[in-house]
Amino acid sequence: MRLSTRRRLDPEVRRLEIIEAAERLLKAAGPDVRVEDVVREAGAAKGTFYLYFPAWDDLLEAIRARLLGAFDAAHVLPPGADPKADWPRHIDRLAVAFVDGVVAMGGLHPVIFHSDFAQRRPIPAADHPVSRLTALIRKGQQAGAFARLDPAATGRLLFAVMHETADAVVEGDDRRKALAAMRWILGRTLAPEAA
Amino acid sequence: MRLSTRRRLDPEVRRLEIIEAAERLLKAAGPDVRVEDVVREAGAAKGTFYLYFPAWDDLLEAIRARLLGAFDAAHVLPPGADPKADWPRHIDRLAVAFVDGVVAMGGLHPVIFHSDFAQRRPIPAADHPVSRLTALIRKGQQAGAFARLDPAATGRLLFAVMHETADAVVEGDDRRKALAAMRWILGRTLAPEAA
Amino acid sequence: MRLSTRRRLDPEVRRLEIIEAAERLLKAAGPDVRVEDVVREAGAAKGTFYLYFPAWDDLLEAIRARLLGAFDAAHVLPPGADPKADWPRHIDRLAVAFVDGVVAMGGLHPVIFHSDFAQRRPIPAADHPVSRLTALIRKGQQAGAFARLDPAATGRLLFAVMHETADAVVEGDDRRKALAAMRWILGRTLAPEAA
Amino acid sequence: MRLSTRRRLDPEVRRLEIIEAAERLLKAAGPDVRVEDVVREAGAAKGTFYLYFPAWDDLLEAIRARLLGAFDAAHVLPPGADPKADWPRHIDRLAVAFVDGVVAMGGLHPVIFHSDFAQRRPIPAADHPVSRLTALIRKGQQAGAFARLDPAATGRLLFAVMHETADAVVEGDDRRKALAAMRWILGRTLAPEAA
DNA sequence: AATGAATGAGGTTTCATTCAT
DNA sequence: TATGAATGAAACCTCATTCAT
Repeated sequence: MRLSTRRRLDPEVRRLEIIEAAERLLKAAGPDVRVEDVVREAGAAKGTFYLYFPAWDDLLEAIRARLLGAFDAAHVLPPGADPKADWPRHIDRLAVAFVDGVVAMGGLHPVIFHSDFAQRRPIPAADHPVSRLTALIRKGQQAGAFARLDPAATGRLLFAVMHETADAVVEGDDRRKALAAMRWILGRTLAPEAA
Repeated sequence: MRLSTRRRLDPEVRRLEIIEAAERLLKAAGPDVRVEDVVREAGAAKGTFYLYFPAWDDLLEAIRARLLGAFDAAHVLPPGADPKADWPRHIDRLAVAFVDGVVAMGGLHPVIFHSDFAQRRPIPAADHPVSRLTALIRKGQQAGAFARLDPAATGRLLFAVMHETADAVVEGDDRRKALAAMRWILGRTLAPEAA
Repeated sequence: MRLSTRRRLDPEVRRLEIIEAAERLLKAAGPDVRVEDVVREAGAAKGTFYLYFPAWDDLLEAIRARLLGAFDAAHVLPPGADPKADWPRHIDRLAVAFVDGVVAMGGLHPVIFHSDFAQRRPIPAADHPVSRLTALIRKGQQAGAFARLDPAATGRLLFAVMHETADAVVEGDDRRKALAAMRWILGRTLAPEAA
Repeated sequence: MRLSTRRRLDPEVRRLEIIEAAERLLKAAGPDVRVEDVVREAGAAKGTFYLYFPAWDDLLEAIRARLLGAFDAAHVLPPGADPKADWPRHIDRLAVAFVDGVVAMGGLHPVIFHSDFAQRRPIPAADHPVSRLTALIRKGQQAGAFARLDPAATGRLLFAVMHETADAVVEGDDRRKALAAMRWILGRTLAPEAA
């Protein structure tokens, strides 16, 4: 079966090949992907998989880390608490980027974020995108641009709004309408108390 | 042989016994419950299970339908679009009831609403509690008590807020703070435009 | 593959069929028998095996219990401590029967009594054939027919002599010579102190 | 890259390092030691193992040879068949040394002498410690110190007695009692026929 | 001589579902 | 309608051994 000969790769490279093979398959076929499929796609043997990932869930964790890392890298927080900065705009950018990021993930998203795996291996708080949103809210508050609400609790709920928006778009809801509803909630929630 | 031990029951009764046995186990033990456990708890034989439920997922669907039905039954919409009715209050009651309902479900909730099953068998739109929230928003709007936002799109997102609030409480977040954040979002989002 | 249809058997019968199939294969092929082989030989499916034996070692335990049970059944201890009974003769019968029993076991014997399994799952003291030999020695002592040695410690070592004799015969040593050597040791060891 | 870390050793030295690493691990952890563990302990790479030992069993053979060699070296036979020599004493020394040697081996002993390996690769007759015991018996007979029994057959069985004594001590039996029982058997068995 | 990534056959085990009774 | 023994497809994982470097 194996046509080519044994490929000896740098571990980093091989690891990445496996991850990317899995991403490809999960994106296309959703949750019914098995170790066997991944190694076939990656051109590796079954044992090689377990050399890099002690268990299937560890692969999913690696994929999740990559996704979250990419999201983090793409959205650097504005440094200070500049009162003149357009804080609502920052929030909006973050939200839209998140939605579009999720949509681009295709079948990968439910597997990583809505499956039993997500229950078994919750995202470590530090890596969770909520922390980014919460930080942004906090900064905007310091700049006087947002209402004086509880950033952690509210951040979590607003992140849920973003996530649900993404799910809605993935399921075929009208993107424009979904984004509008999301923006309305974010805007109204964060708007500072009237003087 | 020992036909006598076969309990011949009214099918409805037998069906309910199985459902309730499953609810008990899932509430306590979460996702690791197997058909075998359920029938043992229900005092039935394995084959009997499949007489009532073509597949495991059908049992989960039945459980979900019961839960959603109970929620619906508990929260009858106020009939007309009475302008003098306290519409924010109605929303709040719905939300808090939902949160507490989810918390009371224990391990049942993730299995029914966050597992692979939830992906495989999405809730039919008509049964979805969102529709209830959406209807409430719509009525409140007609009464002039709410802003003129898109009820379907916004209802879905606000329902996600309620759901996330519940998850937060289940995970151990401070109930008071979580509810406060939820109320803030609901209130700010729905409040009518200032004259 | 499976030609005949699903065979529904009484659990006791099915269990025995599996045990006997395993005995047949182990006797013939020694230690390289796998679950897969056993179920094929027994005309059962793989899952059926695990219905009866949680693990491979449990099958071996069952086989061992059968062997030990058969040995016990075949050799009832003489009831009292009759001084006129021919005690050396009883010992001799036990020993020869044991040797011949082991030889008849063929490839079964090393697997059950000399493999890693034997280490992982030592024979419970109560079931061990040593206890039979020890009891016999004790009775003979009471009858004044044997020397006043430590029955437990000596019994264990004399049983090892019996076992080694059996191994020797299995390996092709001359049965007559091996038995003679065994008898010499047993006789000399147990003979009462000269008056 | 990093050729420098390759330790180029005298083959004999390297081979011994691997053997001793394995002995250390087997002594401590018994049968669950893997090639990987051994090479880690020896500071070598996996492939290096197979440069010195075609298969795992060959390592075990090498260990066994070392053990048997050490035993042989420690117990030189008295040269002639001196009638005045204390032959029973020689036997006793051999036996006690053997027992204590086995006890000192710890987890090494079952792996080398009671595992599947012992079946797959029986000890070559020439290297077997039985031959030493047999030779001693033979010499004692020539000196008239022992009974006129079959040295080969009896030697094998008496060696089994020694071995079982060691096992008993390893398993926690009282050393004094076990040795006493062993001595009794050896003494009675070998004692010359009364004139 | 040395390395260590790669292999893949093998083994154990699980459990939803089927079906003979 | 009820039973529960039987099924078998997967899934998971291990580790001795190989071989490209």
